[in-house]
Amino acid sequence: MQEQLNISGAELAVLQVLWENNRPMKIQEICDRLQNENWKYNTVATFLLRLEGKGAVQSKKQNRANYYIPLIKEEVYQQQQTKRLIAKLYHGSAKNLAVSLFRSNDMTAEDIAEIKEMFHL
Amino acid sequence: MQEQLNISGAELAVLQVLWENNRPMKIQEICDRLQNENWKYNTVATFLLRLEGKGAVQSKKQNRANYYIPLIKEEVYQQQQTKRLIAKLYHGSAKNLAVSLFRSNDMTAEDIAEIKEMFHL
DNA sequence: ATAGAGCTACTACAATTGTAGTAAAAATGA
DNA sequence: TCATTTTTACTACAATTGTAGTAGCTCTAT
Repeated sequence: MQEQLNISGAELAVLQVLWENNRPMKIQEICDRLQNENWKYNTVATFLLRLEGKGAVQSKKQNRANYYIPLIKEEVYQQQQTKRLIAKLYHGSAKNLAVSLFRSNDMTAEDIAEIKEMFHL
Repeated sequence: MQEQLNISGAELAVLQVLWENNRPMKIQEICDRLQNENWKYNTVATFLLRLEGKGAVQSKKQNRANYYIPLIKEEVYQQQQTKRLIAKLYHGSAKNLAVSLFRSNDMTAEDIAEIKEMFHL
């Protein structure tokens, strides 16, 4: 288990582009995938530098450009953050979160059926 | 539905004391419940001021002391933050989070049995 | 009345985060 | 070769967050 990384909201958005595309990407490419955020090139570059400083991504220089890849896997980070949420907001009880999820009506009947089948409930 | 509050980690710890005790509390009392955090009186006072600025708590002066009460309910905040986690890390799918929870082995067989019964699964 | 205790109000300061600007090197096109 | 474009490296700056310190007011006990 990797040690807990502290990734900020903006940094996470950048990291997610890397996760989604699953290949080394240069800053300009990442920028293009982040049009909704409307960040300047240098803004994205800063986030990548910070992510690298935190050990969340790695860069390799190809010709003149830096290509970035994630060093942490999406699933691992999901689990880490979910655990953190449970610890901080659900008194450490994963069950509490599960109950809250089922109560929240954010899942359709099909979602639930699917889960039942997946886990033989 | 209340608008999204942005509460920091330390502020949340303070807010939780108010949730747990369920009555107006003065700073010193809150401090006493936060011994594990080992914060100075004034540190806690600052967090309460900030929480009040954000509209998360309200203070009433009784004699010379301020008594604080939460303005947001724990359940509401839990749901808000859970939704935020789902949006940011689970591609907006509550089901994905649920699946991840069942996979994580953070729930015992009894937990799961209990959930099945609660929701007639 | 006065000295300490309790409590608030205000101020402080470094680290992190959001958001870039500028300088400089390297490639490219005319 | 010389201006333009790409791309990086470095710097900047305000807002938020963690973590208090100080000054000053009001009780209370002498």
